[in-house]
Amino acid sequence: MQKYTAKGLSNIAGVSVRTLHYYDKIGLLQPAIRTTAKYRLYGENELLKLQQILFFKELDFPLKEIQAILNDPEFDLIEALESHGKALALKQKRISKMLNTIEKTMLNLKGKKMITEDELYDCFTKEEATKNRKETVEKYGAKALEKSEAYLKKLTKEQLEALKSEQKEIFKRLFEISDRAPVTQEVQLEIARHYINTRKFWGTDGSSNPQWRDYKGLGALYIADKRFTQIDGTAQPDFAKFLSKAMAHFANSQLK
Amino acid sequence: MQKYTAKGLSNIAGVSVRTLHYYDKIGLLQPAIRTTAKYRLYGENELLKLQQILFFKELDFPLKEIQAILNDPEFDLIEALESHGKALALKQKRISKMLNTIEKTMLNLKGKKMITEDELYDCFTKEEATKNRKETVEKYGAKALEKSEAYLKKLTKEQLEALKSEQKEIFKRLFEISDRAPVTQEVQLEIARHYINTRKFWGTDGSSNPQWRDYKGLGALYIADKRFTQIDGTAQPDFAKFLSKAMAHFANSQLK
DNA sequence: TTTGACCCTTACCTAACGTCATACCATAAG
DNA sequence: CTTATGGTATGACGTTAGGTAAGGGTCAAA
Repeated sequence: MQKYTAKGLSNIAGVSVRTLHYYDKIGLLQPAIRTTAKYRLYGENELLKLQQILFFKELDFPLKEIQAILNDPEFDLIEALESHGKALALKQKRISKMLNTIEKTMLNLKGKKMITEDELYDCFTKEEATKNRKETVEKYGAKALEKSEAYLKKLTKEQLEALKSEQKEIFKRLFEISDRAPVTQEVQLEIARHYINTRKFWGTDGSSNPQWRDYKGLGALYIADKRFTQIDGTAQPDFAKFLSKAMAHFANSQLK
Repeated sequence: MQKYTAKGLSNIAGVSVRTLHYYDKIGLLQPAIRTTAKYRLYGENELLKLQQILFFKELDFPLKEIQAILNDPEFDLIEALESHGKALALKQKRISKMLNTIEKTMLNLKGKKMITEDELYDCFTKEEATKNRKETVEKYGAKALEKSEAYLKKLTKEQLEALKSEQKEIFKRLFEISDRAPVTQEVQLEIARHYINTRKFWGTDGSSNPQWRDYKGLGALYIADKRFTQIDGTAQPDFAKFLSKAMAHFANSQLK
């Protein structure tokens, strides 16, 4: 039977001797035998167990939980993995938020200010903007609008300009064909392009699935803020409505 | 001048009194004055400083670094934020990997095995499969194929079936119109649908941008593995080529 | 027998506080 | 004036997962 000394096992498994001492002390991994000189000797079983320990450690499980998992074979591993996964997902979300804040702060420091509420609606009078928002909220719900605005406010002015110019062409093509049928295939294709284009600016928040609800919300915002749907400098309220409708249609068609 | 007791400040800032004691001890935030009974009294300046501390703490900065930042106004904050952001991004990536492993493990435990290399090509003889792979690699490069295969192997058999059946319709529609023009608008629309549909199964790895190269690689895989482009049970090699071409065209058209 | 590599235990150190334990202070009610 | 209540202070220990010595024993080869 193969026997490993502390150093031997530590070399194979890539952990420090101190770690083995520690695992021994807390009862997570005890050596197969102790020599008369109190040397620790590990066998194949211990190597195997150590590797399992390291697997869970990779997943950031605390040692106590690993102990529970390995000691009790009736332990509900699936549930443990599931809840641990949820915790990790939350952590990821938190980090996303932090990254967002860091970026915002850096841009602030660099003098590239974020878009403010006022600037978002600066092409309207206060009353017009308020009216627009109210209408939008009534039709599409408060959450959709909020999400869209939050999304836009995360952008810098430069990013906003880039977004607008990138989508200007798409909008123009859409505008030209917007009077034909309610939603032709041509329109659908352009909307698909628009969706994909928009996604590039969507913040990643851990969930990778397309957020169709948000996309519909963006359409609502187009109605509320006609600045985005200006064609060659003049507002096109009907086009905004058309666009929003087409976006909603597209989103719905993608929801199976 | 406003003065706050320890509890008062802790209430306003939402931290524990113990935290204030600790910050005092490590010299991060000392009270403005101490009464004869050694009570800590904080002023407005301290409240302000505490709020700055909490801002950086939110971003997971260690207290020592916060101390350095706040003590030395010449501290290169931008760089600090940048490097901290990078560290956070790395953390996020690690978590993504962990989540992936967890998911894989859970599926394994549930008995839904991953797809093996063999199963991926099980509708061909070994020689055919090898020939297909070779051809594909020659035409599209090894990386594209590897990535696509890795992507498919991450799926369970059930997920693969779901993917196939979800896309069957799209494929059928595409097949019907595949003989018309090289790439009509109709085709483009279906490809856009296909792309969006595929994205749902793409693993999230932190980078949220569409991976057009991978998408082209998937097209290459369709040529290599004709199982995916069977229409009503019979292989359609020409269709696979058409589809791959259309996908590449679509991807290229999206790359600005 | 010496040397060098390995082994042991004990104990202090890390970050950012939470949680007692013990004793002191302040204010209002009885 | 005393007491009840509640705020305050310091000090010490616990937490995670080991790192880093310190001081001393063991083993194999030269």
